[in-house]
Amino acid sequence: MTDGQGDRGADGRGTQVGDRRGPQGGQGAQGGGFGGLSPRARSIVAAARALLEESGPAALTMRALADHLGIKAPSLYKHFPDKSAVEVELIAQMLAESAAALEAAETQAPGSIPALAEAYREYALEHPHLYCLATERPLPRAFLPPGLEDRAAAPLVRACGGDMDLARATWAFAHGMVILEIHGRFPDDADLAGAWKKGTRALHP
Amino acid sequence: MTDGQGDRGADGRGTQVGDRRGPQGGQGAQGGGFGGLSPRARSIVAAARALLEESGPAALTMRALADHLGIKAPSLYKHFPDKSAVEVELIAQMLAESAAALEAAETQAPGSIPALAEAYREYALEHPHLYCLATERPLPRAFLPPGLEDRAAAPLVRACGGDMDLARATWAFAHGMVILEIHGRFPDDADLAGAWKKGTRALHP
DNA sequence: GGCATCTGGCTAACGTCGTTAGCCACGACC
DNA sequence: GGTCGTGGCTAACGACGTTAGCCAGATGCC
Repeated sequence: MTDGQGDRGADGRGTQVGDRRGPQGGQGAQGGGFGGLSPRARSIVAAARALLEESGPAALTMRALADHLGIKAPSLYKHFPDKSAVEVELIAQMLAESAAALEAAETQAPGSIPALAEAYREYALEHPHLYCLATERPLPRAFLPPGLEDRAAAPLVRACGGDMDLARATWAFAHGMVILEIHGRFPDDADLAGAWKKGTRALHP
Repeated sequence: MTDGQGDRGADGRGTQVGDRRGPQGGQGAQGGGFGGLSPRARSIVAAARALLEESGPAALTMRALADHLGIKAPSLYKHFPDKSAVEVELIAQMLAESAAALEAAETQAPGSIPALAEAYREYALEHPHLYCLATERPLPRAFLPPGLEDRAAAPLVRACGGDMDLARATWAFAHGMVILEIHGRFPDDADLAGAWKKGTRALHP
């Protein structure tokens, strides 16, 4: 009946090939090793992130973004083909940072699911708007650095001993807990620590 | 740092009291017992639902909605104060229908978590856009029929023997599985039935 | 029957959004 | 010293939610 697969509106458009680094193609002087973005493009992404994290997704408009950079909105299109290309960079940042957080937890307490869960929860709640942006739509996989998605998933998969069913169930549990908490779906007096403990212990006795 | 609590943009505004049934106040002739909406208002909600379910959230605009009803967009505001009031009705429908689905599953297999999980998943995947609408923002509790949220939660709470931590963990798992599947976050070849089984069995041995 | 009022349409318009077209200043390069 | 790419700009378009204000028909009351 429906397509059963989200929106296909802003992101996640189907077939596409080109790079996403502005209509003028190449990267700026000395390009830096950062995903191939020019310094100016990186400053735009930084401003976008600040805007998103401080004021939420509704505040992340092309005009507000340009304002924060002291330029006009159309100038942004010299650096990114459209708004979703900026968002893709934010999503990539979130993926990379959460991967780093999980890897750190893994290093400190190898194989510990509670440690991973705590790291996941902590990162998400520290960056709720970013977490939602990266999470509440199909992943724009075609525009993400190759391997990033796998890297973000790897620590959990390792902690599950390669049991993918268990890893997916655990991820779903953690994501559900986090996203429901971010959206205020639990009662104010709910003992979320208790629910986390119950869930992680049940999944990993 | 951030408000850590979603958007507060369209829905979930804070303090409010009035009814949500259009600027003219009362309900139409013979009002019908349905949430106090006039027949015309109900037809608007029905059209909104069709639009949402068939074409996704981006297609649910006031102009498109009016078009489907053969009227102009501003006329909608004779029946609802704003777009979010229409969405609230859709959210209430989703809550009521998923509650009914869970209650049916409960009747057929009392106390069975797998049966509840299957009913939950099936309902969500049959109405993915509606499920997202009702789920990916703070609940507009002030405008929902009293008791509806509790009714939707009750079957799971009963199946958990009143263990709220367990009920919340199970809900988070189920919601996570569903929402990640809707957004295409699992690999195409992932064995989701396996992940569901793993999760439900772990949480309810 | 006549009149007021309410209901539910309408057009026009506002401000915001993402985005495009087209212009131009500046610096690098040959 | 032209040429050209880079990265700004203004003006504008179409779509969005929403408001103001007008008006036809039905309803209710005398």
